[in-house]
Amino acid sequence: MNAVETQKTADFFKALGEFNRLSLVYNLCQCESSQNAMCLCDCCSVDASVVSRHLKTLAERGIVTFEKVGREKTYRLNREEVATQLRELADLIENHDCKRGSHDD
Amino acid sequence: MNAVETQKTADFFKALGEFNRLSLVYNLCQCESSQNAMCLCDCCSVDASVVSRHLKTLAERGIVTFEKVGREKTYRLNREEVATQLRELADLIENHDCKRGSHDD
DNA sequence: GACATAATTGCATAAATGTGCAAGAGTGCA
DNA sequence: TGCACTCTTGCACATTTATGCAATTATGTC
Repeated sequence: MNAVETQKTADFFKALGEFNRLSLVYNLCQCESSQNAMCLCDCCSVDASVVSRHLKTLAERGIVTFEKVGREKTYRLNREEVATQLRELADLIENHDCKRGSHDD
Repeated sequence: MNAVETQKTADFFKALGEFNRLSLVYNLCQCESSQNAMCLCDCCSVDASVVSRHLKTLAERGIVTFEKVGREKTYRLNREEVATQLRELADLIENHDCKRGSHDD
Protein backbone atom coordinates (compact mmCIF):
# COMPACT_ATOMS: atom_id res chain seq x y z
CA MET A 1 0.00 0.00 0.00
CA ASN A 2 1.79 3.13 -1.16
CA ALA A 3 1.76 6.43 0.66
CA VAL A 4 -0.48 8.23 -1.78
CA GLU A 5 -3.17 5.55 -1.64
CA THR A 6 -2.89 5.39 2.13
CA GLN A 7 -3.30 9.13 2.43
CA LYS A 8 -6.29 9.06 0.13
CA THR A 9 -7.97 6.36 2.16
CA ALA A 10 -7.15 8.17 5.38
CA ASP A 11 -8.75 11.32 3.99
CA PHE A 12 -11.85 9.34 3.10
CA PHE A 13 -12.14 8.06 6.66
CA LYS A 14 -11.32 11.44 8.12
CA ALA A 15 -14.23 12.91 6.20
CA LEU A 16 -16.55 10.37 7.80
CA GLY A 17 -14.90 10.72 11.18
CA GLU A 18 -16.57 13.90 12.35
CA PHE A 19 -19.90 14.00 14.10
CA ASN A 20 -21.69 16.58 12.00
CA ARG A 21 -20.38 15.26 8.71
CA LEU A 22 -21.40 11.73 9.60
CA SER A 23 -24.82 13.07 10.60
CA LEU A 24 -25.12 14.63 7.17
CA VAL A 25 -24.25 11.29 5.58
CA TYR A 26 -26.83 9.47 7.69
CA ASN A 27 -29.37 12.11 6.82
CA LEU A 28 -28.69 11.83 3.10
CA CYS A 29 -28.79 8.07 3.50
CA GLN A 30 -32.47 8.30 4.37
CA CYS A 31 -33.33 10.39 1.34
CA GLU A 32 -34.47 8.89 -1.90
CA SER A 33 -33.86 12.10 -3.82
CA SER A 34 -31.38 14.93 -3.66
CA GLN A 35 -31.54 17.39 -0.80
CA ASN A 36 -30.57 21.02 -0.82
CA ALA A 37 -28.12 22.34 1.70
CA MET A 38 -30.71 24.35 3.65
CA CYS A 39 -32.74 21.21 4.21
CA LEU A 40 -29.64 19.42 5.42
CA CYS A 41 -28.95 22.18 7.90
CA ASP A 42 -31.84 20.90 9.97
CA CYS A 43 -30.11 17.69 10.93
CA CYS A 44 -27.21 19.34 12.69
CA SER A 45 -27.47 22.38 14.90
CA VAL A 46 -24.69 24.40 13.36
CA ASP A 47 -24.49 27.46 11.18
CA ALA A 48 -25.32 27.13 7.49
CA SER A 49 -21.75 28.10 6.65
CA VAL A 50 -20.50 25.14 8.63
CA VAL A 51 -22.81 22.78 6.78
CA SER A 52 -21.63 24.28 3.53
CA ARG A 53 -18.03 23.55 4.42
CA HIS A 54 -18.77 20.03 5.60
CA LEU A 55 -20.64 19.26 2.40
CA LYS A 56 -17.70 20.57 0.44
CA THR A 57 -15.39 18.22 2.32
CA LEU A 58 -17.69 15.27 1.68
CA ALA A 59 -17.87 16.17 -2.00
CA GLU A 60 -14.09 16.42 -2.28
CA ARG A 61 -13.78 12.88 -0.93
CA GLY A 62 -16.38 11.59 -3.36
CA ILE A 63 -18.84 10.77 -0.60
CA VAL A 64 -21.54 13.03 -1.96
CA THR A 65 -22.18 14.67 -5.29
CA PHE A 66 -24.10 17.81 -5.98
CA GLU A 67 -26.00 19.52 -8.69
CA LYS A 68 -26.79 23.16 -9.11
CA VAL A 69 -30.49 23.81 -9.57
CA GLY A 70 -31.22 27.47 -9.79
CA ARG A 71 -29.90 29.09 -6.71
CA GLU A 72 -30.08 25.86 -4.81
CA LYS A 73 -27.46 23.15 -4.66
CA THR A 74 -28.79 19.68 -4.16
CA TYR A 75 -26.73 16.88 -2.71
CA ARG A 76 -27.04 13.14 -2.86
CA LEU A 77 -25.07 10.36 -1.27
CA ASN A 78 -22.80 8.32 -3.52
CA ARG A 79 -24.22 5.11 -2.17
CA GLU A 80 -22.46 2.63 -4.37
CA GLU A 81 -19.07 4.28 -4.35
CA VAL A 82 -18.99 4.71 -0.59
CA ALA A 83 -20.26 1.20 0.08
CA THR A 84 -17.72 -0.21 -2.34
CA GLN A 85 -14.86 1.62 -0.71
CA LEU A 86 -15.91 0.43 2.73
CA ARG A 87 -16.23 -3.16 1.55
CA GLU A 88 -12.87 -3.03 -0.17
CA LEU A 89 -11.15 -2.26 3.08
CA ALA A 90 -13.23 -4.84 4.89
CA ASP A 91 -12.10 -7.43 2.36
CA LEU A 92 -8.50 -6.33 2.59
CA ILE A 93 -8.54 -6.61 6.35
CA GLU A 94 -10.07 -10.06 6.28
CA ASN A 95 -8.08 -11.28 3.33
CA HIS A 96 -5.86 -14.09 4.54
CA ASP A 97 -3.88 -14.13 1.32
CA CYS A 98 -2.14 -10.91 2.18
CA LYS A 99 -1.02 -12.15 5.55
CA ARG A 100 2.59 -12.91 6.24
CA GLY A 101 4.42 -14.16 9.29
CA SER A 102 5.54 -11.93 12.10
CA HIS A 103 9.09 -11.02 12.98
CA ASP A 104 9.51 -14.10 15.09
CA ASP A 105 8.16 -16.92 13.00
CA MET B 1 -29.34 6.94 14.44
CA ASN B 2 -28.89 8.49 17.85
CA ALA B 3 -26.17 10.92 18.78
CA VAL B 4 -24.20 8.51 20.94
CA GLU B 5 -24.04 5.88 18.22
CA THR B 6 -23.16 8.48 15.63
CA GLN B 7 -20.35 9.81 17.78
CA LYS B 8 -19.04 6.31 18.37
CA THR B 9 -19.01 5.55 14.67
CA ALA B 10 -17.38 8.89 13.94
CA ASP B 11 -14.66 8.10 16.47
CA PHE B 12 -14.07 4.77 14.78
CA PHE B 13 -13.59 6.46 11.42
CA LYS B 14 -11.51 9.22 12.91
CA ALA B 15 -9.14 6.59 14.29
CA LEU B 16 -8.67 5.20 10.78
CA GLY B 17 -8.54 8.67 9.27
CA GLU B 18 -4.95 9.51 10.03
CA PHE B 19 -2.03 8.56 7.86
CA ASN B 20 0.23 6.95 10.43
CA ARG B 21 -2.57 5.13 12.21
CA LEU B 22 -3.88 3.74 8.93
CA SER B 23 -0.33 2.70 8.06
CA LEU B 24 -0.17 0.78 11.31
CA VAL B 25 -3.45 -0.93 10.46
CA TYR B 26 -2.19 -1.88 7.00
CA ASN B 27 1.00 -3.14 8.53
CA LEU B 28 -0.81 -5.27 11.08
CA CYS B 29 -3.05 -6.47 8.29
CA GLN B 30 -0.11 -8.19 6.69
CA CYS B 31 0.89 -9.99 9.85
CA GLU B 32 -0.33 -13.43 10.70
CA SER B 33 0.72 -13.13 14.32
CA SER B 34 0.95 -10.35 16.87
CA GLN B 35 3.56 -7.66 16.49
CA ASN B 36 5.26 -5.69 19.20
CA ALA B 37 5.24 -1.95 19.12
CA MET B 38 8.94 -1.59 18.28
CA CYS B 39 8.45 -3.70 15.20
CA LEU B 40 5.52 -1.53 14.20
CA CYS B 41 7.62 1.59 14.56
CA ASP B 42 9.44 0.61 11.38
CA CYS B 43 6.43 1.20 9.18
CA CYS B 44 6.07 4.86 10.01
CA SER B 45 8.92 7.28 10.44
CA VAL B 46 7.86 8.82 13.71
CA ASP B 47 9.02 8.62 17.27
CA ALA B 48 8.21 5.51 19.31
CA SER B 49 6.12 7.62 21.65
CA VAL B 50 3.94 8.65 18.75
CA VAL B 51 3.43 5.05 17.70
CA SER B 52 2.58 4.19 21.28
CA ARG B 53 -0.11 6.85 21.35
CA HIS B 54 -1.54 5.86 17.98
CA LEU B 55 -1.76 2.24 19.05
CA LYS B 56 -3.54 3.33 22.18
CA THR B 57 -6.08 5.21 20.09
CA LEU B 58 -6.62 2.20 17.84
CA ALA B 59 -7.05 -0.03 20.87
CA GLU B 60 -9.59 2.33 22.41
CA ARG B 61 -11.69 2.11 19.26
CA GLY B 62 -11.49 -1.66 19.23
CA ILE B 63 -9.47 -1.72 16.03
CA VAL B 64 -6.55 -3.55 17.59
CA THR B 65 -6.07 -5.58 20.73
CA PHE B 66 -2.87 -6.12 22.65
CA GLU B 67 -1.28 -8.53 25.01
CA LYS B 68 1.53 -8.00 27.43
CA VAL B 69 4.37 -10.45 26.97
CA GLY B 70 7.23 -9.74 29.30
CA ARG B 71 8.30 -6.18 28.71
CA GLU B 72 6.88 -6.23 25.24
CA LYS B 73 3.35 -5.46 24.21
CA THR B 74 2.14 -7.26 21.15
CA TYR B 75 -0.66 -5.98 18.99
CA ARG B 76 -2.94 -7.67 16.52
CA LEU B 77 -5.62 -6.37 14.23
CA ASN B 78 -9.23 -7.14 15.13
CA ARG B 79 -9.92 -8.34 11.64
CA GLU B 80 -13.46 -9.57 12.04
CA GLU B 81 -14.71 -6.74 14.19
CA VAL B 82 -13.31 -4.04 11.94
CA ALA B 83 -14.50 -5.73 8.77
CA THR B 84 -17.94 -6.19 10.27
CA GLN B 85 -18.22 -2.58 11.27
CA LEU B 86 -17.18 -1.42 7.82
CA ARG B 87 -19.67 -3.75 6.14
CA GLU B 88 -22.45 -2.65 8.45
CA LEU B 89 -22.11 0.92 7.29
CA ALA B 90 -21.78 -0.21 3.70
CA ASP B 91 -25.06 -2.11 4.07
CA LEU B 92 -26.75 0.81 5.77
CA ILE B 93 -25.71 3.15 3.01
CA GLU B 94 -26.92 0.85 0.29
CA ASN B 95 -30.03 -0.27 2.12
CA HIS B 96 -32.98 0.97 0.14
CA ASP B 97 -35.43 0.12 2.91
CA CYS B 98 -34.24 3.01 5.03
CA LYS B 99 -34.76 5.52 2.27
CA ARG B 100 -37.52 8.06 2.47
CA GLY B 101 -38.67 10.80 0.15
CA SER B 102 -37.07 14.20 0.05
CA HIS B 103 -38.58 17.43 1.29
CA ASP B 104 -40.32 18.03 -1.98
CA ASP B 105 -41.94 14.76 -2.85
C1' DG C 1 22.28 -4.45 42.11
C1' DA C 2 23.58 -2.49 37.61
C1' DC C 3 22.33 -2.08 33.18
C1' DA C 4 19.76 -2.65 28.78
C1' DT C 5 15.40 -2.81 26.47
C1' DA C 6 10.36 -1.75 25.73
C1' DA C 7 6.88 1.19 26.26
C1' DT C 8 4.44 5.18 28.35
C1' DT C 9 3.89 9.86 30.06
C1' DG C 10 4.69 14.91 30.76
C1' DC C 11 5.63 18.90 28.46
C1' DA C 12 5.99 22.19 24.78
C1' DT C 13 4.75 23.42 20.21
C1' DA C 14 3.11 23.85 15.61
C1' DA C 15 -0.52 22.75 12.65
C1' DA C 16 -5.08 21.40 11.64
C1' DT C 17 -9.86 21.66 12.51
C1' DG C 18 -14.57 23.08 13.70
C1' DT C 19 -17.22 26.94 14.51
C1' DG C 20 -19.94 31.51 14.25
C1' DC C 21 -20.62 35.87 12.40
C1' DA C 22 -20.63 39.14 8.87
C1' DA C 23 -20.08 40.14 4.22
C1' DG C 24 -20.30 38.79 -0.51
C1' DA C 25 -21.66 36.23 -4.79
C1' DG C 26 -25.14 34.17 -7.56
C1' DT C 27 -29.87 33.43 -8.72
C1' DG C 28 -34.97 34.01 -9.05
C1' DC C 29 -38.96 36.94 -8.82
C1' DA C 30 -42.05 41.00 -8.60
C1' DT D 1 -34.18 47.69 -10.41
C1' DG D 2 -34.94 46.17 -5.94
C1' DC D 3 -35.47 42.54 -2.91
C1' DA D 4 -35.40 37.89 -1.03
C1' DC D 5 -33.26 33.59 -0.82
C1' DT D 6 -29.35 30.16 -1.09
C1' DC D 7 -24.93 29.29 -0.51
C1' DT D 8 -19.96 30.49 0.01
C1' DT D 9 -16.02 33.00 1.79
C1' DG D 10 -13.09 35.87 4.89
C1' DC D 11 -11.90 36.44 9.38
C1' DA D 12 -11.21 35.47 14.19
C1' DC D 13 -11.06 32.21 17.74
C1' DA D 14 -11.03 28.11 20.65
C1' DT D 15 -10.08 23.41 20.66
C1' DT D 16 -8.05 19.35 19.14
C1' DT D 17 -4.42 16.84 17.37
C1' DA D 18 0.08 15.10 15.87
C1' DT D 19 4.65 15.31 17.05
C1' DG D 20 9.46 15.08 19.33
C1' DC D 21 12.21 15.08 23.26
C1' DA D 22 13.26 13.97 27.84
C1' DA D 23 12.08 11.60 31.85
C1' DT D 24 9.85 7.64 33.94
C1' DT D 25 8.05 3.03 34.62
C1' DA D 26 8.32 -1.79 33.96
C1' DT D 27 10.62 -5.77 32.79
C1' DG D 28 14.46 -8.94 31.54
C1' DT D 29 19.49 -10.12 31.81
C1' DC D 30 24.14 -10.18 33.48
